[in-house]
Amino acid sequence: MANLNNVPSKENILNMSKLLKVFADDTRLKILYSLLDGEKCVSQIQRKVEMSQSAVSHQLSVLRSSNLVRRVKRANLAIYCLADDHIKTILQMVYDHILEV
Amino acid sequence: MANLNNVPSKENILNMSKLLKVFADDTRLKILYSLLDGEKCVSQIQRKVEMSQSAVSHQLSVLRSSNLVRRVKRANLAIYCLADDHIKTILQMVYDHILEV
DNA sequence: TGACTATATGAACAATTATTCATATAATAT
DNA sequence: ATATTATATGAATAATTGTTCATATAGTCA
Repeated sequence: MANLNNVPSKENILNMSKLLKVFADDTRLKILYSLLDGEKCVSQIQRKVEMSQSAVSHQLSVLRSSNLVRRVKRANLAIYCLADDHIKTILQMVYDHILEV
Repeated sequence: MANLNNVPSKENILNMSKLLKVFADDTRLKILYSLLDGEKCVSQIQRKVEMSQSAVSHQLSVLRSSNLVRRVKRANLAIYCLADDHIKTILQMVYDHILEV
């Protein structure tokens, strides 16, 4: 774990805010939560989060550019999953925080 | 720690995204970091983050409405500090994450 | 009281962004 | 080959938001 006494460089602050901006959207949060119990194809996600196919696809591409989800293509399906366990932990932390306030 | 298997309600998802939106700005991150080593008045923060007085004040009010910072008035100064230790931890987690990617 | 310092805030503007609509791509099945 | 299903994506629109500018509030000090 990095030492907090070293304030991040301006560049790292920017990278942090970019990553946080990706998390900071309720439709993307819903998508991330829909993947917590395992990988899903786009139409499965779409049904879970109740959004249009296009909106889901756009947001998946945002999540993918930030390495928060990974995509694998099988047949004519695109299967998405969470990129790593870090993401669960971050969701957990934020959830805990809002429950406390 | 809440159980992640319980997907948050729509309302909680919204609250999470609201909180994340507050974190998701580099000037607010700078302000939060400037408070890591202790409370400061507005003009001290202003010098640390190199922004206009008005911008700092506006953003402090955003941070305060989200309970991320607390304000105390002394003489004609407004002294701000981080609201709790949770915030340090969240900054830490996000920092670690971007260093890893 | 009046001048000064510190902070807050409303309005306007610019920039960013999420969604929709229309359409493109690509794999599958008949 | 054609139709069908699944996914992706560009353009446009609407909404949100960060900063600046101007000004207000409020405490301090002479």
